[in-house]
Amino acid sequence: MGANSRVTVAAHALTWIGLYQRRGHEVATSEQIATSVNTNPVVVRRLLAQLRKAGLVDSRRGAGAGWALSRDLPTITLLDVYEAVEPGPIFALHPATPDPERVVGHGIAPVLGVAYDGVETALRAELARTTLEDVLRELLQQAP
Amino acid sequence: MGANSRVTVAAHALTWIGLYQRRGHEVATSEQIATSVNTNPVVVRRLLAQLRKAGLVDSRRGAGAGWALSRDLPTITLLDVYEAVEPGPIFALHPATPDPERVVGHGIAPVLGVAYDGVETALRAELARTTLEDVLRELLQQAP
DNA sequence: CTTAATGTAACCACAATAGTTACGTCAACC
DNA sequence: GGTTGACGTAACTATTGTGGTTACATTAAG
Repeated sequence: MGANSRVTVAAHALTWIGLYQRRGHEVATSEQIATSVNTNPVVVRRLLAQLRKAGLVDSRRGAGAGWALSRDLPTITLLDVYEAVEPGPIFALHPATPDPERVVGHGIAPVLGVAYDGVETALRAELARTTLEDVLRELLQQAP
Repeated sequence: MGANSRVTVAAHALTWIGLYQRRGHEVATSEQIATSVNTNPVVVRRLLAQLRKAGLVDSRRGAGAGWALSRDLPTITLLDVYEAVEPGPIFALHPATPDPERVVGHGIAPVLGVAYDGVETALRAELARTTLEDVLRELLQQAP
């Protein structure tokens, strides 16, 4: 599986923690989250560590440890998740710098870069439209 | 380099062919294009083969062979290139199907799928705004 | 028939992703 | 203060995608 399911898993984990806390629990363990996501606890911990760097979750150690949200679900958008978890841009420029002697080889990278920036901007704006509260609400409506 | 520079290389190749034809030549060889892109001719041929399937270029074989545009630069957008060259969606859902017994595990995939569809739509709309004629015009302005 | 280029297969190198095991570290709680 | 449960992380494997390279059959113009 070589696709980037990190946004999916991260959003899943955060939503799960949010619902779990809303039901009265203080923290959720990576074990519980991994069971819901159907993956390994270490994978969850690695991902949550990135989300912690972004200030979305906090972790406690020791006995009774686990993960808690740092921000409420309505204030977290898919863009926040995306930025926390996805490192690079979607489109890359050339693997090797093209021949600068030619007109096309010389000038095409900056021109495409501008277009790619526009795409990234549009993508971010669209991701920012959905909060994790939206996600939770819709999935609770869907399976009551 | 594990990034998807295929759109970049494909757009580069098409623009190069367009300019070359505009200067009076009938076809461009993968060798020439590869020199401008600074890569291997086989890489160019593999990519142009995909663009041919999408109806953007045609190839001739035999002596004096090479590649020619099937459509003019003003009618080719970055979206056409993207669709011809990029196979899957940007965001993937879960690697393994999540635990359907839990509320979150059961319903989150469709909910995120809707959001991802919106992102793809926005991305496509943005890519469609730039034609290869735009690209050529801007890069000719930039390095006259 | 020569020749120049496409059309592909096959292989290698490299990086990203996900999964897994293992173990050190921490802090609550009896 | 030791036990314990969970985090924090390193290390390794397997799989996949991407790009580069070599090699060679195929094609059609001249």
